[in-house]
Amino acid sequence: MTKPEEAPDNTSLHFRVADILRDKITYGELAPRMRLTERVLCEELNVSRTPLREALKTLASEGLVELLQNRGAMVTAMTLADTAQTFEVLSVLEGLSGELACARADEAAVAGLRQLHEAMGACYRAGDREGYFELNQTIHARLFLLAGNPVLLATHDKLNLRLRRARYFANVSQSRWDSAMAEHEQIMAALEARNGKRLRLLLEEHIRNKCDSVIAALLSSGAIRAIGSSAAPLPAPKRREAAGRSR
Amino acid sequence: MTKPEEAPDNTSLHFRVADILRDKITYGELAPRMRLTERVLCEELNVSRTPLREALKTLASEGLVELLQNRGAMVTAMTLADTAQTFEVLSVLEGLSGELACARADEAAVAGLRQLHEAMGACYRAGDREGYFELNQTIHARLFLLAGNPVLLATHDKLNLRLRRARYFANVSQSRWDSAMAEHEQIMAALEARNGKRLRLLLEEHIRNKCDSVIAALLSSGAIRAIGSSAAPLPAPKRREAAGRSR
DNA sequence: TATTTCATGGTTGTCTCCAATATATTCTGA
DNA sequence: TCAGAATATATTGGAGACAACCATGAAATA
Repeated sequence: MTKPEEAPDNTSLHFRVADILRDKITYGELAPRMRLTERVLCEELNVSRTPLREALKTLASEGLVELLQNRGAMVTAMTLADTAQTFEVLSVLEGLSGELACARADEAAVAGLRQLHEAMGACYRAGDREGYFELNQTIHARLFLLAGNPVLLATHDKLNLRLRRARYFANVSQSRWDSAMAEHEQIMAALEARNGKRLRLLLEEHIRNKCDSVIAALLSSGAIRAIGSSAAPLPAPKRREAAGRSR
Repeated sequence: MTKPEEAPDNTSLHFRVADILRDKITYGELAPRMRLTERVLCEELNVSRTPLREALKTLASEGLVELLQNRGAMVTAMTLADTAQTFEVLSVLEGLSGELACARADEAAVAGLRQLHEAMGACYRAGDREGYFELNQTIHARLFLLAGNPVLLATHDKLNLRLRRARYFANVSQSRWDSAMAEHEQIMAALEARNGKRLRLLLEEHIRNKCDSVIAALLSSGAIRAIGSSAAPLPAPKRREAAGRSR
């Protein structure tokens, strides 16, 4: 009865399946290190094996699942090391986006960002975490758009996807929120001053700080293993009584 | 029944098929904008549709082919804009690899790089383009390894894959070769001095210069369309709306 | 000439086989 | 009792047939 999200887009099925699985992984419905068996997913999503397998291949090349030889797929483990390393790469991408945006954005675009920034400041002062988070995402995404480099955008999006999981589990502290807001003030100022080099450094530092805070939050919440050790046992195979399998 | 490449690796077939197609795209056997029909490829590679389709999905998410709605796959066009944008991203990744390697590589590794560098210098003085190219690749790859960030390495490799095509078609000028060698001298010096910031800047500049020379070579050889214009049979499909936020 | 209709080839999705492999279970011998 | 071998079972990998759908271009019509 559960069609794949009831989305009769003209997009192909394997694409929609990949989308659904991406979300399930991001929001923890498919937990890290969980084994994905084709038959179960097929029944759950109500699709046949072919598009499902194609979707899994896509997700594998995106780094969201790992393909095991003759053992199917497993949701990629979210290790501390991996998170930190992804942030490390992300920081230079973010820096580049700032520098390029500085050089390429027109005045109207900068003014638009200022507006978003002010709105975000209002959320901050009102203690509206939800709204702040949303606008924060929008601002960073807008910078990547203004950078005018689709390759940069795509690269960032793909890496960011893997961090969405971590960000979803992490709840940043109040003190980090304070300093993040302050950093955004400086970021806006650098952009308006068209100081590309400075904006780049600010953004890199901003992401590094965000990395630290996310990792701290993950560690304290216990949502992540401190070290990427694979001491995690695979989920015990659920006892399945094959009804009436005559032989 | 002949296997595709008589390579009975323990890797799955879709993986090997993706590898083969990657190479064919890199070396122009499958030209940019060429339509890929499943039936033809199946016969050519002597595989069935299942692994082929899975491989195509993988290549699509790597940006080497584009999937068209109900019209199969097409080798991604190699436009000037795309090449320049990819180099733009690559330069900051390369810079990051240098900075990290500076901080994390031990003395033995640096000495090893010095050896490679000297060997490359010998090739340069001997006019051995082939050997130079090979060692140059090795040195840059080694830097990424020493950076100790697998995410960075994977991201770089994926982007670099798309440029291998351009590099293959481009033949750099002698003057560019001269300055590239000089830049490598500085790069080695900065690494040995453990000057991470400087190494980062040098590498970024190095890649920017390489970009300019590759593009110049491509333009003069006529192997690439000057502008990403689609005077080609198919309509340009990738156009992201600027302001509209959704997703 | 412009528009509509229609035939065709290719892709997409589903299904059914079968082989190869990994995992679980039972059996055997010390 | 327990380790290791042998067997059984489940799952993935791959091949191929089939139907449905879509894009495209040619033919027919106004």
